[in-house]
Amino acid sequence: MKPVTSADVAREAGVSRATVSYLLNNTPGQAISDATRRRVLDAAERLGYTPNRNARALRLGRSDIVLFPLGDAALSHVFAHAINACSAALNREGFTLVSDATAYPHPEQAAGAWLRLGPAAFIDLTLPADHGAVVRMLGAGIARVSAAIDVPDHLSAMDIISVEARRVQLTHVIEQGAADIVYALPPAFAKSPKSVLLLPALDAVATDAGVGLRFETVETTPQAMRAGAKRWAGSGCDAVCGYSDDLAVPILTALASLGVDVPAAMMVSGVDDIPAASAVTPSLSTVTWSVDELGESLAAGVPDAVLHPSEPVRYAVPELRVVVRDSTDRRY
Amino acid sequence: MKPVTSADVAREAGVSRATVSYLLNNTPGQAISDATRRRVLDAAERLGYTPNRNARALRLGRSDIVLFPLGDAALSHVFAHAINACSAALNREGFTLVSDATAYPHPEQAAGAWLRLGPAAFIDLTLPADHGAVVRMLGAGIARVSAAIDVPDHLSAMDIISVEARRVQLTHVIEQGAADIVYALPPAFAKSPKSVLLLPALDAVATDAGVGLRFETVETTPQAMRAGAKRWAGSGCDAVCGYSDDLAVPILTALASLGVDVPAAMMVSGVDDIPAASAVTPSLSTVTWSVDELGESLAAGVPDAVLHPSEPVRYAVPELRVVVRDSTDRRY
DNA sequence: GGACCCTACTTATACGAGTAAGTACACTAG
DNA sequence: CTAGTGTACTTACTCGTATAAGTAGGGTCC
Repeated sequence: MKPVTSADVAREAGVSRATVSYLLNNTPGQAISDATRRRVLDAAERLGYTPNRNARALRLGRSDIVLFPLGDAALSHVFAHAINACSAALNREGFTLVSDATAYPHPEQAAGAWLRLGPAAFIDLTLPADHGAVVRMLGAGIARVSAAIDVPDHLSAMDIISVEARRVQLTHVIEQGAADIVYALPPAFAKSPKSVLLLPALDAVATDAGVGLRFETVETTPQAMRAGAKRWAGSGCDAVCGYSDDLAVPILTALASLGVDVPAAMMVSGVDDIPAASAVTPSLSTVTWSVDELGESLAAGVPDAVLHPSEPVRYAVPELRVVVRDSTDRRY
Repeated sequence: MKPVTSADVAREAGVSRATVSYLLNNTPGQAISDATRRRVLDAAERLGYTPNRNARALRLGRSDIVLFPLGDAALSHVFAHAINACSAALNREGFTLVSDATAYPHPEQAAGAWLRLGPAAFIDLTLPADHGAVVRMLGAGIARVSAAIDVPDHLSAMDIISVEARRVQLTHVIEQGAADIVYALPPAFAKSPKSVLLLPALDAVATDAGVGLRFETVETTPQAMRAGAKRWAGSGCDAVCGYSDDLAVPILTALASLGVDVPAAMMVSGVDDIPAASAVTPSLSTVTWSVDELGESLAAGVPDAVLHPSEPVRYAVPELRVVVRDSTDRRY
């Protein structure tokens, strides 16, 4: 059962291979009669012809692969779904998404691996603009699809969005009446370069609103969570924001075990909207974005970018949304 | 900056293209002098030659793409990480992992999409053996890498593992002394074909052990969780197993809000080991498998499978592991 | 009635690799 | 001295596609 080639279709339809190719690709400037068109399309259909992607890529000098470097965003719950949505959307356009979560020790290694893959385009969301691989890929004519937001050189769009999500989160609890807030961070965060961006940004929000804010790093064990919760409850603070739902849900349970009333005595919020967030008692307020919208949005720019690799193509980043649930709802 | 081809290397080294190709591919039965070998390798290195994957794939009739159909397993937390591990492992071997989480309405559509992709191999974990796409891919000479476990025709290996995980989960709470157990299922599960496999399997475990077991479907809202928890606590049951951690964590919080002592009065366990599981109060016992091991294991079989597509290649499924935490530990 | 253009194609080449088959030379066996 | 056997290559073709350049026939224009 050899695969069907365009030559087979041409023979079946009684035309040359060129005609088949022109027809199926809708090449502009080619005149093809209706009768021939029908014969060819018919033959293609009957034989079940699908173009060989490798031959096509070889000829065109570019593949139909779209690269999505994930960086450490791969760990996030929203992200996994967005990738799936993006992949499906790209499939519909005839592209193939290859996402790469490999942690390359050196940018040069990433560049090597990605150039070898030879994608038609790459999605720039988790890469700093001055990443060596970005420069080399652009140099190799690989189209970039990047977020429609301004990003400082040494940061990625994801970094910016990530900070923005926490700003939205903090703003929400302040609007709900919090006046003395603890922001809980996971241990891994302390070493992350993002911290230099996040902490001042949140401080600014708190200062503008005239509320108290302090940061605390919490180990992800029940003991550490309970110790933290006890401290916070005793210190008169009235809201705790978790860096993510993975932190906020444990905090919620620690507070419950101490008999602290959430949200009356202490509000809690997270970021990511993990599945458990909507079902825990009390349900957890969080910040998220539409994963489908994100996936579609990422995919939407790709066809244009591939056709005109030199022109920058940007995708809209879906708006961050507060999901208000019981844990920050004082009417609860 | 045109990409470097093997012709460039040949010219630089002063030999023919064929020599370069034979040399770089270690083609058996070809004699090449040490002097030439060094000249060619040197030239390749100096020019930074990397073979064009599309040309190679066209010539060989197979790509270096490995397809991983995800099915609904994509939703699982362990899985997302395993994919990343597998992708990294395959990269090291020169393969490219393409995972597809698209929900195809019809098997024929999946088959079409996957054949068009033309992978060298596919990883069979979430596909039922009688899936139309499997048959067509095998027919097209695409190598299958499948789990080293026996699987009935209309089920996937993942289905079996999924049931096994719950069996391990149930066995664990029985060993911990549970005598009257509720098994909580998410609403989506009721419609799933897996239910016909899971329920009898768990019933058998309970009957063998002489303990009581009943199944309950729980909506993923705090209200439903609390209503369920109240019912269970009132009915004298002493353990509740959640179909997954996403269900078990909310159950834990619902029990806490009712003042039910976990694990003393009621044990709780889940499956998946989501990040929050280890940090909630009390920490949640769960069942998981080593994601790195799984990823490596999946990847390990691929090179062999690609070289000998007709011989079946099987990968070892890592053992399921109970992560014993406070929520089932009576000494707690 | 030739120049010119339009339609509807076909012919021929290129993309970059892998590989069967051929060649040229050196060495050995008989 | 010739046939045979390695060694160390090269030549020539192939994979399936896209597309520039060519062609054949009919119609229009002056």
